[in-house]
Amino acid sequence: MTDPEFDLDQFLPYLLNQAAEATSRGFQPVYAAYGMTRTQWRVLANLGRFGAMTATAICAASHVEKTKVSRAVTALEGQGLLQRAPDPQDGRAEVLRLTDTGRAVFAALGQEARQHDQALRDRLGGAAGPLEAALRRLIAGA
Amino acid sequence: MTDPEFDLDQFLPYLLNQAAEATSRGFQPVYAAYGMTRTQWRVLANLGRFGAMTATAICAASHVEKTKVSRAVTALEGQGLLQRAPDPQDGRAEVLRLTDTGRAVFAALGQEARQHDQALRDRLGGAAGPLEAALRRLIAGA
DNA sequence: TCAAACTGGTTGCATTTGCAACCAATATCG
DNA sequence: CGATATTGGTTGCAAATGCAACCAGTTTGA
Repeated sequence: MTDPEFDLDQFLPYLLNQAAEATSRGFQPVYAAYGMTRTQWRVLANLGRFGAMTATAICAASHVEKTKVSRAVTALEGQGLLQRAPDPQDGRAEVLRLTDTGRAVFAALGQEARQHDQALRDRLGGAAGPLEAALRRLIAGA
Repeated sequence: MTDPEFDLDQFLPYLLNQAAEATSRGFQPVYAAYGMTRTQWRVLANLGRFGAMTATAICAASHVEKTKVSRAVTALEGQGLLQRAPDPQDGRAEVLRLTDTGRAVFAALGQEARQHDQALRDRLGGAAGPLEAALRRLIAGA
């Protein structure tokens, strides 16, 4: 007996991508209004939440490639949203920190992000919790 | 009272992206071994499942941009995995169809995809069903 | 029947990405 | 110590993407 045909529409990675695309796209205009790309927004969000940290720390925390972070940092610095300072502990590393402007932008975007997120959760009703748990398991298990 | 700080780590679009990345990346080497990109694999999968169809139909079915599909089709044709034929109904459209080679590749990849998917579902246990349902809701509601 | 609006598909160009190679500073270890 | 491997971070280059402009057929409607 032959296996049933493969159906892309039941392939979890595909569904995850679709859902990620669909939900992310809705928020894009928000950070795009600040001239930011998705990666930049993520870096900003990490710095906003964790305060001063090094680029590698951001990589580790957000699972983003070094090079992406590097370029995002350059861009954010150019926009005056963050500052670099030499790391006293390690001559190679730089400590990144949001400027006042950066913090203000983070506050504004964070606010909108929370609303966006809440809207999604409302749409999901009780399914939001289990969804989150499942996602975390997939992320961890990778 | 001030709102609690925004935590990227509880932002659904972010979690969805992470999970999508994590699960997709695991499968990438498989189609990469055939010299394919993700979009190419998706187009192949659609044609494999639905048989002959037009490029716009693929766009509609898989929520992929025209231009991405267009280029993927060119590439797949170059690799001898699909053929184009004029659409008798509409002079502008082309009917796409997998070649024998294309079908063979689809069979092989589909096989591996199913295994990959099964591994993910095993890891999720009972959470797989609800996850899928939630994802579909997010995709539809977008 | 013929111009205007529309649709299937491709192309150009500027941006974003991934990967590997690359500096410079730090650890490691004989 | 000094050579070697590691690690923080950047850069170059070759794809992959998004968007808008673009052809060529098709529909609409006066």
